[in-house]
Amino acid sequence: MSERKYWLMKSEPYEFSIDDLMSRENQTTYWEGVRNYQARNFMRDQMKVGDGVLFYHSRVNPLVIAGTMNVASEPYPDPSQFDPDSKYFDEKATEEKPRWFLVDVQFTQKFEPPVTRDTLQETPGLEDMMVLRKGARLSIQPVTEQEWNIVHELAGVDPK
DNA sequence: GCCAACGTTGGC
DNA sequence: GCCAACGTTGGC
Repeated sequence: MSERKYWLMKSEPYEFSIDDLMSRENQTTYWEGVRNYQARNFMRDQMKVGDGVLFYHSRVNPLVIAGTMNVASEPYPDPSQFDPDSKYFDEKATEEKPRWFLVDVQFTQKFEPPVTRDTLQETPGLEDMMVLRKGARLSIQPVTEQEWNIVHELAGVDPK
């Protein structure tokens, strides 16, 4: 019985938002397009089914945590790396030696209203949150259980 | 839309 | 294997 871990995953909502996730079949999607090794390694090596994920909307105003998801699959190769028509195509990746991995994620809850970055920044206990650090570009980040709980308090809902 | 910070690439 | 050049990210 392994301990549940917590994560934050970023998406530009005009590309893929929490509403898009909610409208998918089973409210589940594959988190395609990660092309950063550190972020890939988190998905490939550390994520477990059932882990909690904060859904962060980046490059938009206001910047928010829009809600939460659960890791819903084991890691597997990102199909888009093999697809020449995909913007995520990687000519150096092969089916035998895939370079990029992903997991499925399933919608858990939407924060109404969402928790803004401004709120996160002024909340005690979140000082070390990676997403708040200047220049933090990593699109998948670990979150502590304490941070997970505080964010849910700010959202006014119970953690699930 | 700008641009600083960051990650990756590739010549040497 | 260093590091300059380049491309990308993401807050503002």
